[in-house]
Amino acid sequence: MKNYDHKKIEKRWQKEWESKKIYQVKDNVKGKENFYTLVEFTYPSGNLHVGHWYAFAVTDIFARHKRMQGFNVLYPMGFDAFGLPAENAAINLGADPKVWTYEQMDKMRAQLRSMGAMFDWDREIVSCDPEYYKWTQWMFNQFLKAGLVYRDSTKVNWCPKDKTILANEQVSDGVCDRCGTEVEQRDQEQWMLRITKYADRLVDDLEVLDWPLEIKSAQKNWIGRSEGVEISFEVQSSKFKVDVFTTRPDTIFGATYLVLSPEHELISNLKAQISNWEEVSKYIQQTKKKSELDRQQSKEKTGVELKGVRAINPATKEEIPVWIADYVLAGYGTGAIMAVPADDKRDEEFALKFNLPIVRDYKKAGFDDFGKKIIKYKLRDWGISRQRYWGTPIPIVYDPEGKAHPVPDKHLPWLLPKDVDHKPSGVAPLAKSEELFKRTEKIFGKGWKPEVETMDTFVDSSWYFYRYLDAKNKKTFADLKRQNSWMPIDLYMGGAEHTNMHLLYSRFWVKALFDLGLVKESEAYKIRRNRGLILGPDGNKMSKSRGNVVDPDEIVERLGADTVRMYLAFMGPYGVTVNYPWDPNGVVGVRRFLERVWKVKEKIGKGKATPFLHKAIKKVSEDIEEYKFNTAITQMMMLLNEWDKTGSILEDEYKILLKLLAPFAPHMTEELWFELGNKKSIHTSSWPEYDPEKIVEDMVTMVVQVNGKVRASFEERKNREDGEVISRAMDMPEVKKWVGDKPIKKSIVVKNRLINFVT
RNA sequence: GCCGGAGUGGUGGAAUGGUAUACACGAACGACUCAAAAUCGUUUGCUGAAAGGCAUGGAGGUUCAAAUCCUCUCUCCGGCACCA
Repeated sequence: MKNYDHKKIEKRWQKEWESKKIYQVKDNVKGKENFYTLVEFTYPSGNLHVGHWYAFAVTDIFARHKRMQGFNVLYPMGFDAFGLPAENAAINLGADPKVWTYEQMDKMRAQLRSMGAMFDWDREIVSCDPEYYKWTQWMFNQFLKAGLVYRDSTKVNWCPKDKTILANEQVSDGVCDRCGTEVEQRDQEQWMLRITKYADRLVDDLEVLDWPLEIKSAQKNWIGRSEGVEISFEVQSSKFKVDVFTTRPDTIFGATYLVLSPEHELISNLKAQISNWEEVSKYIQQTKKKSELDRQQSKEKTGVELKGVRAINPATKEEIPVWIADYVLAGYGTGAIMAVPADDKRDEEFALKFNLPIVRDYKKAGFDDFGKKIIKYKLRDWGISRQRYWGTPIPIVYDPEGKAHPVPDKHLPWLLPKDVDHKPSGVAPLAKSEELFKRTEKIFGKGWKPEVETMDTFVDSSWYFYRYLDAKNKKTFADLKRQNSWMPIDLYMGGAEHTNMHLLYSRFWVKALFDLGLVKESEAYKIRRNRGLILGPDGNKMSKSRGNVVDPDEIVERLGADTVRMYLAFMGPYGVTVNYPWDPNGVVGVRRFLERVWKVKEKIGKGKATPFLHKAIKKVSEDIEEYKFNTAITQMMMLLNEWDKTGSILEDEYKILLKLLAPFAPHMTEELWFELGNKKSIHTSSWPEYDPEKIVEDMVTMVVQVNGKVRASFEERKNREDGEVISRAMDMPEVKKWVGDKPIKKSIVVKNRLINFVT
């Protein structure tokens, strides 16, 4: 018998599957129900790491299992190909972002094929392909018509030396990663999407989804719907008022001061009245250097009193001081709070530090005695503009008066120009494209100018799952018939890092499409499960700087794709946000198991049936359904351990093991399957069923406890009367010894499991 | 800081109110071998001569019974709106 040579086997079957197109998915197959399994498409970093394997190859186990269960399963793959790294490659290496990205994708396609996953490559999508972003732009136009798009300013990181906007990732400790210059917060006009219009639906529609509670809570908290009251505080000797938002209007009698965000408009309005203006403006300047995150994170509270400004507490009619502090954010509520130091921890801290009055016993007010009820959200509208090159161009042009117009659909895709200098120069890269400006004038007339912003890549990933259904359609983003065949997605498996932003943005996007009648569902993902990360062998996040990166290509070469897939599935339960370290020794154990499966084939003969087999089928099937691939594998290992004890095994039982193993180790099982004389792929065979009668046991082990401690056990027929098992247990010498002379106060019987005597 | 999650043997984990440590890794010893690797076998939570006692990050609680439920607390991980 030949040895298990993974290299030969894997390459051969990958070729064979591809030429036979066994993973090509039809939209409808008679007698089969469709099942859409989705994983987040990948950024083409050019190097497939263990994390990609964990995301795609382990989910492939589930998809293959569904397929063997008789579903018509779609499990597509594509590339989220716009984004910052290509632009950095352009700046640092002088590369063309497009050429660079397509090279990375070629490398990754080859690596992805080595997984042996059932991806249908005919449906591949690439978000930077004009045929894809044409529809991203088209949807933007639809949203514009529907009034979901507007222009507003938001804060961005600005490097005054490089004269460029920095991503949060490019800023560390408040300085620019490239040049070390202190980063400022600057206002930037941009195109916004009204996601806040959907805030209530985004919260309420969570109810019916089969999503883990923790994802629902995280989203609810991110949206942050809270019912409160807006209360006006008059400012002493001025015509101005300060509106504060509070969820605790009942505590207003205890409000002893107000705090405004340093950006609050009242500050400049009251400039003449503020006696310590120099101090105040210095504090405002300092705030500009801090990001929002920094402002919330800082443990030490800072702030400055607006001297000469006093407000009136409408409940107590008393004069109270007004402060500014950076922990109050301009973007939430009204950008001003009433402080109740007796009731709120943060307010108390602030009051103690700055010696502000604290009123301990105060009268409770009614909820809306002093203001009107109002609902506020933490969620902010979505700014999609980026002053970058490598993204979907925003299809907007400006007439000679400067008024914005959408690029008509017939001119889509509104192409990304090529004649761009990528060095940062203070303006958006597209502003330097002669081609883009000429094109605009040619189509729209003299004096017309193009928008030079591109879109946030979260836009591209908000609708990609529709394009898989109809990747080549030139008339629409996805034909409705095809949508009907597949949507909504049955399972969306993804990273926990996408819980708040990607999931929320795409939910919003789908709802907006739904309202426009373009899709038939208002929620795209029926089931969502998050997965954790694979850590380096040292238990830390894999990173080049730590030197703990595990290279999957090397392990696939040495031990095979089947081993890598299976080891990743064996590490722990899937679909929960737990991180597992890669153990270079552990992976060997799985390889050993596969070799034992390979060798045990020799024992096929006239053996006896294995009683454990049906239990194993049941457990493997149930565990896969719950994404517990680790315990499913354990069952197969236990079955093999059973077989080790017997001289020969039955061919039919061996075939069942191969089928159970097929989703995990698709190449090896296919090889063995054909060796047994089968003519059709194991992956087109059907999932084994267990015989319920064969898993019924008539004997059980009863555990005997005395005062909760295990003292004895005995074998007993199933379902005996409580009285019978109690008397049998009481006669046991161990029980007599531990009970002693004490009377038994209570005897508890857990059917077929345990007896506990309490003395 | 805020939101979400996780802590069980030397290691990954199993057990979701009822025998804590299944399955695997590692380690030790043995078989095979000139030898090594591979393979196979035995042992392996801690403590104790044994009987037994102790052990699921820590402290308390509920219960006949807690890794599992409750309260507080510590540590680590993910997210915090321009990384994807």
